[in-house]
Amino acid sequence: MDVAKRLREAGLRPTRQRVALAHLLFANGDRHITAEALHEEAQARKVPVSLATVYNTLHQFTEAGLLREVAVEGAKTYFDTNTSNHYHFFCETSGRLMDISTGDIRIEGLPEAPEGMAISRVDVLVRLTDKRRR
Amino acid sequence: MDVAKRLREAGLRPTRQRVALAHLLFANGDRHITAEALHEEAQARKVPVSLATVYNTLHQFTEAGLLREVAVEGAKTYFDTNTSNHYHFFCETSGRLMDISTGDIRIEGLPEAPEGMAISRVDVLVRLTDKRRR
DNA sequence: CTGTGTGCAAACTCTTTGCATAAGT
DNA sequence: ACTTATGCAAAGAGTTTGCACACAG
Repeated sequence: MDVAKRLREAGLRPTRQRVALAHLLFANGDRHITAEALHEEAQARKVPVSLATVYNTLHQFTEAGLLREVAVEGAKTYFDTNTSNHYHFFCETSGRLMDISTGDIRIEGLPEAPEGMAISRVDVLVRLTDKRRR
Repeated sequence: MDVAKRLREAGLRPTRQRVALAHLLFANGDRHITAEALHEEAQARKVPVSLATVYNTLHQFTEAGLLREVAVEGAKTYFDTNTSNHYHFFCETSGRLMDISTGDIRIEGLPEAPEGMAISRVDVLVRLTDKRRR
């Protein structure tokens, strides 16, 4: 599906910047990226976008359901182009995030949400460290 | 066990501030707290500690194995006084973090760590939202 | 045209750091 | 005394915001 159409369907006007960013994000399969990294990538490809716009765009995409935010500690926010229900590996050495296909993993015995609350999502983060590092 | 002794055993000199903070942290069962919240609490109890010292202390305690950091999205870092292996509820409405006892929950089919990597920890965060809020 | 999006720079939040002073042993 | 910790204020990182200009429909 073409990007402009996809944006329009999400209720977002397909501006140059949004189209360009959507391209970078969705062209090559699933990605996990920070705002800063995406901004640099855009610059490298000679797409003029300001960092502020990258942030705005990422949040708009997230609200529109095109992206998903992944919580890892540390200041940075990661955005995941795979919005389906799945979990992650996080390499603490490199800061890289990788998908774990949901098929493999299963959580048993999840407790009820407390009174008046509903479970909105379950995040699983498997932290990895490089073996040779202490 | 008294706090001063516990700190000494962790290799930390039991200074006024560290003892006072340790007291606030460990006196009333398991807690999940941010640096800022702990700082405010200390002020409220007339314990003079600077925010910088609170941060330093929390990190020193974490390195010493007395605390554990919990990754939730957003800028804030939460510290958990329960260092055993367990998971969390996170209420997105209030920002409150609660323990889930590990006994209840079980993860099946966890994939192998990629080549050269070792799993250091598995974090599970069950996100909750208030039912009446959308 | 008309309204929405963008860019810039400044503001903000949370966290860390450098260095002189104070406290622990 | 000698060493380590603390406090302050300033710096840093990541993110957000306000407002004038630009662009899509």
